[in-house]
Amino acid sequence: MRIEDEIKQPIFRDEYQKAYINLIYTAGWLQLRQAAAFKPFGLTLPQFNILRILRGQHPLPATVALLIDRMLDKTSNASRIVDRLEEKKLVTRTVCPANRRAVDIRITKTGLELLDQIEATGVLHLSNNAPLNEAEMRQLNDLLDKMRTVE
Amino acid sequence: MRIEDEIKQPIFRDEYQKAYINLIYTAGWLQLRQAAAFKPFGLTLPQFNILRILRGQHPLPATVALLIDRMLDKTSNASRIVDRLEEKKLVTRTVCPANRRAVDIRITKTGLELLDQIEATGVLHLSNNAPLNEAEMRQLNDLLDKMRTVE
DNA sequence: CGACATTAAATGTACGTACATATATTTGCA
DNA sequence: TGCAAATATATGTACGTACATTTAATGTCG
Repeated sequence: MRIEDEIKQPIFRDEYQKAYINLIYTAGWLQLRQAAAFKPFGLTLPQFNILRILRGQHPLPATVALLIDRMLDKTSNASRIVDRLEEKKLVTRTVCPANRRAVDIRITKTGLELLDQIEATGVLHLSNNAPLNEAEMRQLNDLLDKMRTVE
Repeated sequence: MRIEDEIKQPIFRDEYQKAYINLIYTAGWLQLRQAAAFKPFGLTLPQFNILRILRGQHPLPATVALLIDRMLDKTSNASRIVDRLEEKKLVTRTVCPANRRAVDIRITKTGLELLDQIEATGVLHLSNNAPLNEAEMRQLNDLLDKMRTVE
């Protein structure tokens, strides 16, 4: 469905405004679908992403600073997302012995198993029924990268 | 800057995953820029958008249902966003006489002036220094529309 | 060594989002 | 008419985001 019909606004000021709205709308649409997929497992999208970063480090620990560095959203509050993962016993937090200001965060066995379980459902393989082909996706990536080249 | 460098992840599983992350990242990037532009005026992005919808209706009122219908994010809580606009005297709320379940929301003179003031700064004319040309923006719109054609 | 800046994380606050539930009014229909 | 269903909005709760401030540990340099 075209963006005009999705948001019931037949006329845009210009193609830029339309692209802008289309981009925000499509990103929200994708995130809503992803969030719905994780909900049965009791995870939010940022919680899932942090778990994956931790698995990438495993068996080494990560610090909060490392998580922020790897996250898409730099301003999100990694501390509090880790709080929730800790409550669910999916990660552990221990003071880093080498630098007692820092905190070593590690994914637990339960956390690893949860990731396996989620991935076993094939939820993440959206690309299997992706409506864009390779060339189109490459084109989209180029356009998006270019869109951020301002100032 | 390419998305690989923005988020310090050199390798993606496939072009789809890359496009997905690029899309989310770019949308967030755009929204952060927009939000920063409204902050000096004490408005958030959804507050600004609702004010614009109300101006579009003016001098007729809008109901909460109409606002939700026109908003990008259907699940956001228009009631509470209107609360904040009302506190700032930018809108008024009166019970709709024709249907006492509904609420007539109207932009005030102060609200209209604030919109004028914001638009006078040229903040919204991003298209003037947009890095994509007409054809590229049309292409982007087509790709985004197509991306949402699943199921 | 000791004061001061820097760094790492946590906490506070305002707001928005997602979704469930509540309250009030109106509609439809037996 | 009267009562259940539908409609319009508001409220509650959990979570995330954006940004400022706090707390604790470490570095640095006179």
